[in-house]
Amino acid sequence: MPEKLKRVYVKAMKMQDSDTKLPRRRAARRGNSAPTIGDVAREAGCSPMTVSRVINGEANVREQTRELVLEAIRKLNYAPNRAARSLAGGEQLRIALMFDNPSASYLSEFLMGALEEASRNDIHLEVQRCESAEEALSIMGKLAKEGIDGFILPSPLCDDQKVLDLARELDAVSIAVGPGKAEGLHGAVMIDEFQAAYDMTKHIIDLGHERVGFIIGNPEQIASGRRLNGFRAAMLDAGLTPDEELIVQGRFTYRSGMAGAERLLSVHPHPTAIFASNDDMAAATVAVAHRKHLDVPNDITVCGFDDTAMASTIWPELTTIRQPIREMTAWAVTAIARIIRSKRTDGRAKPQQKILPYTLVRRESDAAPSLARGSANSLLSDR
Amino acid sequence: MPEKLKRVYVKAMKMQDSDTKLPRRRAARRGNSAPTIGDVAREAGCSPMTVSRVINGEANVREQTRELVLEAIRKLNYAPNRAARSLAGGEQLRIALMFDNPSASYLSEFLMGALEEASRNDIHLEVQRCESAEEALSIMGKLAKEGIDGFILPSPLCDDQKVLDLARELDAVSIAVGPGKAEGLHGAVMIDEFQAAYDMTKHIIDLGHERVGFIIGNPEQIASGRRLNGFRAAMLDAGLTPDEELIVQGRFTYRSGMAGAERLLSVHPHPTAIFASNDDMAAATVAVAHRKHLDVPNDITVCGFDDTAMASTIWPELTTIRQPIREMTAWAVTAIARIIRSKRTDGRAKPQQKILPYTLVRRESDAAPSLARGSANSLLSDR
DNA sequence: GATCTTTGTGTTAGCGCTACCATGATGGGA
DNA sequence: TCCCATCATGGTAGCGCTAACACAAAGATC
Repeated sequence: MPEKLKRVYVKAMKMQDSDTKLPRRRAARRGNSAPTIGDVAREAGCSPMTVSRVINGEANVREQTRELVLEAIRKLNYAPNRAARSLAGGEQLRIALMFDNPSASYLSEFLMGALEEASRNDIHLEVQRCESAEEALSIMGKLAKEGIDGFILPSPLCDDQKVLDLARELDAVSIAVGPGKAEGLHGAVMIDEFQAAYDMTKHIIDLGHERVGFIIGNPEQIASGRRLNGFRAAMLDAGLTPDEELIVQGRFTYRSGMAGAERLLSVHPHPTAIFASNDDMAAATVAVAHRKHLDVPNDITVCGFDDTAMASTIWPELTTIRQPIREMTAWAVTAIARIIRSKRTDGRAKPQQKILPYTLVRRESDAAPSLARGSANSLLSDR
Repeated sequence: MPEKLKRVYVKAMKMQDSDTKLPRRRAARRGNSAPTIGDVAREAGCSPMTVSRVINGEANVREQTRELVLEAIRKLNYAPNRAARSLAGGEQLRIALMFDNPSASYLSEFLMGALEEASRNDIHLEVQRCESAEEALSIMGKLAKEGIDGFILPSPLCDDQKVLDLARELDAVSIAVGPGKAEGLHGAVMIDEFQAAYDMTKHIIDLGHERVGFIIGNPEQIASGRRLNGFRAAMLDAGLTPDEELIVQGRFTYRSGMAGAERLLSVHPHPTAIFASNDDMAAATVAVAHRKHLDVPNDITVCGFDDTAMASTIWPELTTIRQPIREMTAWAVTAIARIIRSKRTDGRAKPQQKILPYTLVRRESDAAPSLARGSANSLLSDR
């Protein structure tokens, strides 16, 4: 007897309605606008709950009712309110963006990517600056206790074993941005550091350089080794044997770059090109070269890596490798969201990994070697 | 008999309700964490309403209470739930963050301040990079047409007359970050540039320097003039007459800093200290000094302004003036929100202005002048 | 036929926050 | 002294939606 039922129901609804129960709809609070789920329910002659079920594609709704609701939705041009939805659903992911990166321009790109993506997906991002790996550990612990859903760990944090261990233990989802031993994590985004260094080296070789110096990055960061390997491979592929005297250790800092450049430039004959593993060290190399009255790029080519602000601030501006940092972070955010959701649904989710393309940015610090190659320092004045 | 049933049911519910009142918080719905406004209220010993008022920067909250609440917020690391906010509050503000600043480290601080504050207040921030004032104009026009609520204009945009004129015309709320002719705008945040330059100059003088060089910033930016005036005033107050030969024009770029330093260091005898109007130019000065085999700080003191990343990247690290950029932008964001709200309430809102405190950060690029003062270049090797 | 299940739907109670009004203190001004 | 502004704060009632349960009706099981 669906007939009768229906009638009774409708009547009840009406009574309730006229009972004033909900006499006014949408008071002063919200001037106007946007039909609500209640409007649809009224239109379709059912309860808001049923409408909700239809919207969310749940089972257990009679086909006929569903049609009615869909019809009403179409008629009112209804669209669910996102805010209300996530409020009621209790969703809202919270993910923490940890960073411990000295390079500020890296940071700004990093932030832009993450924040944009987060706001698009209604994810709450907590930006946490930490001075050291130890501080990172304690912050992560605290956040985990507060129930954070995920961590984004840019290099060099994702190079630190203790940080990785902790990330693995916590039941938040962690994604590394930059190369790292991401095995235990839920994923990582990075560029192909090896290939990028290979390309840069090849670029230098193609310019005509044969004696190419290399300043290695901080040995504790995975990227350092990969960049070095890329350099070596490119040299070998070009039939050049890397001169071990021309490969010096650095630590990614300006200071270490100075020391490295100092060593490289006191070799006789000095290299005609120096590829530093990051821009800070490249900038330091330029400074040292200038101090020795070597013109960059005419007397010596200097290339960096990362395309930080420094690369385009100093003079001459550095030829370097640009990482799509913004896209990388954006990917990390969506990946976390995706993993968390699928974790909630079917328990586990397999790790994700992504390699994004880099760009070789050519500026003013590279040139073909001068003809008087390998000879003593030029005595030309600056500029 | 739905009637009867209903009644019974309701009664049952009521009993249950009064039984438990509100001892438990956060039922199964939201298993996890994230402090709510209620938690903050409990922590601060006041009502949620008061917390809400503090968060929204409303008036009529006693200073003491406000402190208490802020303290609680900090302690719990609370951040308002955006969904709830826009649900309850209705609208969502959209404000644009325009920037055209060559210095990227400025940018990252800038972004952090703005984004953090924006997400705290559920304001949608649109970050707009523009290459020139012209581009800024067209972007602003477009955004205004789309109905943006406000603009944040950092220096040097807020130095450009055309940009200011446009900002004044549009009915969005515009706030300048940094010194500028903010008259027509709705407000501005800045530091006391004059006093900061004065303090730095005094610091240099107190070190024992008498021949102090100065590199002026971009003449189109208001800050340049104020810094220069601060320098002049401090010199005069110390009984030193600024030597016009030791005051050279720069443009805030590294390149212009090199040229300026070059000129200053070719004066005989060269100044024993150089105060550059920003860090990029100071870094360039260090580079030039090194090229001339002058040790910094033993042969020459070099000071900068702004405390950008560069200041602490290069070697020696620069003594400089730190602006609380992050706080400045954060203030700008809340100010815009406040102004818009009060504009909606009582029609108009008077412009707001804020001067924030700066810090003189002493690092390694300053020292007392060497005894062999003013004489020829030292021939000591580097470092 | 009495008891479980299943199915389709309705009811209630919030999610976290803010608009709006109520209230209790203050502080003049009459 | 009383009254009425003016704070500073609290209480209440939703914003639009959904989780969790309630419960009729119809079938399935013993």
